[in-house]
Amino acid sequence: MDEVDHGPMTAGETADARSESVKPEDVKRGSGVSLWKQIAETLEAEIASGARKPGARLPVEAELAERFGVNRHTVRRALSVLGERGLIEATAGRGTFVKEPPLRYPIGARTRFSEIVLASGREPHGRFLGSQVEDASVEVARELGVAPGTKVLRIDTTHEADGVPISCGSAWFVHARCQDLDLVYAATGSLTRALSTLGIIDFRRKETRLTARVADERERGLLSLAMGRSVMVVERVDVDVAGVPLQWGRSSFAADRVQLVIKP
Amino acid sequence: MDEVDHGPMTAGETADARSESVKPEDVKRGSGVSLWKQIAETLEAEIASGARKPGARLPVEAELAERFGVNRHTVRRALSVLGERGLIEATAGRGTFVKEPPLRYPIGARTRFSEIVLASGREPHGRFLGSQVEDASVEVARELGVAPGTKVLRIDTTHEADGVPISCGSAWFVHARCQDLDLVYAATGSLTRALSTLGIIDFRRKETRLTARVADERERGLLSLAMGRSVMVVERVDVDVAGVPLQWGRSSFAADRVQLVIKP
DNA sequence: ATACATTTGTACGTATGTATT
DNA sequence: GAATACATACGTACAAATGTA
Repeated sequence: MDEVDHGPMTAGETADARSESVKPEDVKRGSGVSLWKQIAETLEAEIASGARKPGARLPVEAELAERFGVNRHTVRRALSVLGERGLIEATAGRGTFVKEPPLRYPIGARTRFSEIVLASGREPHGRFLGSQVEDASVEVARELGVAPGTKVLRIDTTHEADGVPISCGSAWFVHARCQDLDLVYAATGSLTRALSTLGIIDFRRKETRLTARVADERERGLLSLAMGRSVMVVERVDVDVAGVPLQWGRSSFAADRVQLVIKP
Repeated sequence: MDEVDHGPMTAGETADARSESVKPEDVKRGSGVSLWKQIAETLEAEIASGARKPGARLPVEAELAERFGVNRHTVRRALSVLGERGLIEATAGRGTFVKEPPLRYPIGARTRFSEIVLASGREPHGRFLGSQVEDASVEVARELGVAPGTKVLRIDTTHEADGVPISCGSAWFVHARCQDLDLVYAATGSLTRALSTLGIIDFRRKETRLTARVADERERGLLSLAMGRSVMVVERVDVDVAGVPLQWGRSSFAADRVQLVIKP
């Protein structure tokens, strides 16, 4: 795929039709590297070098298109990947801005967060971020064993240990069964206690699933992670004594601050 | 195949009458939800429901565009997000395919790679990379419960399922106890069988520790991972029936091909 | 080995919606 | 309300990769 070849490639236009008042900067057409990629890399380099500081506004798309001598869509494609990587943020009507990096990068001494989290699911004190009643997506419905579209309650939380953010995530409950669970949780910070107020005093972990990936923008913010760090994504299903799914949740753990320990 | 002619076709609003010769399925224009999102969710639901099985080829973009009554670009945008989420994979000239779900890899007291892979209906394969007798480092010594400097045998391996690399790693054994274990392993490709030739027919997992990070260069090579992908690093201690440490190992799993599963 | 059809990928062009200033 | 700027959507053309006759 990296074999460079010739190929004029002029899609739909003669190259010299461009006005002389603007120099088509940087990008090399037919170089084997797509224009949007070259543009993305150029802009990223400008941000990384400090030439564009956090908070600074980028030139508008039309202007960038002119600068690189490409169509606005080509610029948008480049901006899109930078946006996904959390380097910039665009708002309709305002503009596109270089994002501030997360403020703190707490030390990454690998705490053995351990059995507590995985084995029992009884997580230590958490911080309530918010909650919402929503229609169950296909995924949530499958995990909770209900029909898609069923009303479910989502609770978003983070967890810290000694002030260091450890994890963030969401848990879903069948709303009909867990009316106002979020209020109690917000007050107590303990899921176990919140559930007990609903008369659910016993439930057990049915399954825990683990995978990992690079932290996305939201996770970087909540967990104060630098770009390119990894999170472990933990999915869990809790069932009541009858074996009926009670909650399904997905949390992201800052991989370089935690070591999950599993004992059979 | 003749083209449907619906006049000037003003983009955006005017959810007016379209030609009846093609039924514009599902998507609701001007509903506040963008078309590409509706299409992405529809396709995702079809995959999740099993209507489109792993390995199956999706209709070509033009066909999907016709089905939903949108432009090919709108379909591409939808496919793009599904691709980023790892649900599908597109190759120029071939088509777009539903990806295999990650291999479920149970972590328990007696899980053996070959059994796990076989249970999922795939063909397991352990590859012997090499072995070496070395002096136990502080870490290895601690984990194996011996004095630092003790002779230990290191075996490097990779594992694949149906030819897809799953993990790579090293395992350490007390050399005095595991003379020529590497030779048998290299011949059989099975650790379980290799140990049985030494009279060790039963052992169990004492502990598993988990963390994650971005794959390094060696891992990228062994696991065919692109830059920036994550690995889950699994450290494990196996003990014999007497509870004496038998092996300590550290393996890196391709995070997007494996889902580690823990059941209580 | 070559030519061709198929299918995804890149790029440009145009129009309009929608949020912000 | 008007101007600005990003967001969505349609349309067209060709390049590049793949598979096949």
